[in-house]
Amino acid sequence: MKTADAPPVDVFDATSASRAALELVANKWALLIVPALRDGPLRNNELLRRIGGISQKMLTQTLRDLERNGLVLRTDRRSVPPHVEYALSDVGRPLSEAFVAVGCWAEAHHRDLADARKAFDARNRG
Amino acid sequence: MKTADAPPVDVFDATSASRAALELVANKWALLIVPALRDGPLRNNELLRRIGGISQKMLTQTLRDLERNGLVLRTDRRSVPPHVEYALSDVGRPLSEAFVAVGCWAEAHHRDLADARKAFDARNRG
DNA sequence: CAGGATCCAGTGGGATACTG
DNA sequence: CAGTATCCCACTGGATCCTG
Repeated sequence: MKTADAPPVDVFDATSASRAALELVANKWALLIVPALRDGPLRNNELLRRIGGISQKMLTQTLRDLERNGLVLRTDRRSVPPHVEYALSDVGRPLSEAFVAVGCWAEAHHRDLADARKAFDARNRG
Repeated sequence: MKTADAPPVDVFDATSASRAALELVANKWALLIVPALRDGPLRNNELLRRIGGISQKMLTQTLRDLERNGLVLRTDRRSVPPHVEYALSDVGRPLSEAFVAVGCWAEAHHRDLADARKAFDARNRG
């Protein structure tokens, strides 16, 4: 044992189901939507406002994909005006924990990245 | 406090540096390459073999991007035949931990996803 | 071995307009 | 409010060939 217990291996196989699962969530919108739902269900408009830069199209599209694969539960209150809530399922929740960690990493290191980029670009000019 | 201590918020701002950092790593190849390097440095060909389905082009391109932003360190042994090694930096390593967790989630739940998909597709036909 | 260069099909994703 | 539908372009990324 090195650091964690069970290292993933199957995801490295391009034809495996676990690789397909990984590719499903390996995009920036999923990486933002899933953590956004961690503190409780949110409505369409709430997600639109919380996640800066996302379009209605991509929100719906990603949400549908996540719902189809059972990561997100969609609840239609069937009222007027419409009221639809999106919540994490028991399958989606553990993923949100991992994604929150990614978000924290970004918050913690974005300055390091900027510095490295400047150094790299300077090196590759002189 | 709910589950973790510091929830990321800045990543939700489309213009923030942390969002840019997140978008840098929010793609499937980064999500595979970074964890692949967790057990020690690897060479170009070793990565090509380990990560099924990746092309030489995407490997080089993603590696360059990660190197430029300081997540990956490139070491050229300057020998004949060529010998180049890629390793995680101190900035990249914590990210690899989070990404390994994502991989583990995929390994653990890919069957759930397949089941949910079947149910969803059946529901949306009848 | 490690890669750069080029060509090109596929698609991710924005803008806009419409609906129940 | 919570979507759907259409147009359309920029970029992703594979295939192929070439180099030190």
